[in-house]
Amino acid sequence: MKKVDIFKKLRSSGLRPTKQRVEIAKFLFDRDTTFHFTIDSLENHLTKKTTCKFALATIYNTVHAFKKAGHLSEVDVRGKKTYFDTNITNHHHFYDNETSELIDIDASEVVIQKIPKAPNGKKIKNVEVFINLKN
Amino acid sequence: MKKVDIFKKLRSSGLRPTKQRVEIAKFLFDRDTTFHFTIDSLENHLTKKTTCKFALATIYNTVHAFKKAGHLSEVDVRGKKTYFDTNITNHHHFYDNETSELIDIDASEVVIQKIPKAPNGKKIKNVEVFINLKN
DNA sequence: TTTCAGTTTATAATAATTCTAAAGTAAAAA
DNA sequence: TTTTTACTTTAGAATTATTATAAACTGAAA
Repeated sequence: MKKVDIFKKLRSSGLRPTKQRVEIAKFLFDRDTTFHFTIDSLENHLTKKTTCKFALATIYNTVHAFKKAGHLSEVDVRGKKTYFDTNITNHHHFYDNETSELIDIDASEVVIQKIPKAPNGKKIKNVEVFINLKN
Repeated sequence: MKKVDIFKKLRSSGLRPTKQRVEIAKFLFDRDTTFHFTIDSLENHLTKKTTCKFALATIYNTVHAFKKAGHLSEVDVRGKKTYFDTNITNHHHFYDNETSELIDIDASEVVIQKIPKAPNGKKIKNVEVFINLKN
């Protein structure tokens, strides 16, 4: 992924490329593998590894703008914090309870043979498989 | 389910049968079908439909004791509130985003044909299938 | 450059949950 | 029984994650 993509992500999210936003976008999208994070872990990284200041609200706003634009997805994890994922394709997750870590599972690695049909007038939007891990 | 079971649930959770706890246990376990709730929805019911007073902390404490004893399970749902389920068997869920409602899916209704193996030294604890619904 | 819409920031507000310490109550001991 | 002891409830404070606010700031267009 090249740096120029970062500005594309920002623009397509309706965000001007400010110092803060560029740092956030760089950290989230300028990488090869997908990445899972919470606002908290993201803030930790940003304050430690960059020179500029970040208000929490800026991080929340930027992450939500990326999510709204479809550049990030949200993962359901038990607990208080919200997890985000740079992998926006349809996929599944391992969750390691010991380390609170999420690991992506490619959609092709899970095959579901039988599934109930949606109740009454509803339709199935998507199916998420969540595999809890233990030691 | 008979009333006597309620006291067994309380005892096996290490809880003395106080007024409040009996009301909570009665509401949660004295029913035929499984039941999904949040602390909030449970409190609403209790204050409306019973005569005794409930401190929020009591509801939290009691529900957590039941969960710890294995009489309730917790369901991962996106959002701030924690959902609990009186169905403690291994099963899955529909989630209706419009109504924020959970619907149980019996384990037998979902058949998974292929699943990745757990990473490194980890083992699979359980597999949860979560089906998001739309209109 | 000036202007202006969009940004960042610190702080306050909100919401769910947990903690605390005092007052109350169930059950064991006498 | 009564007394005692250990467990409970309660109101309110504390905590944690998140969202809202309003003033100061800044990037980009005129």
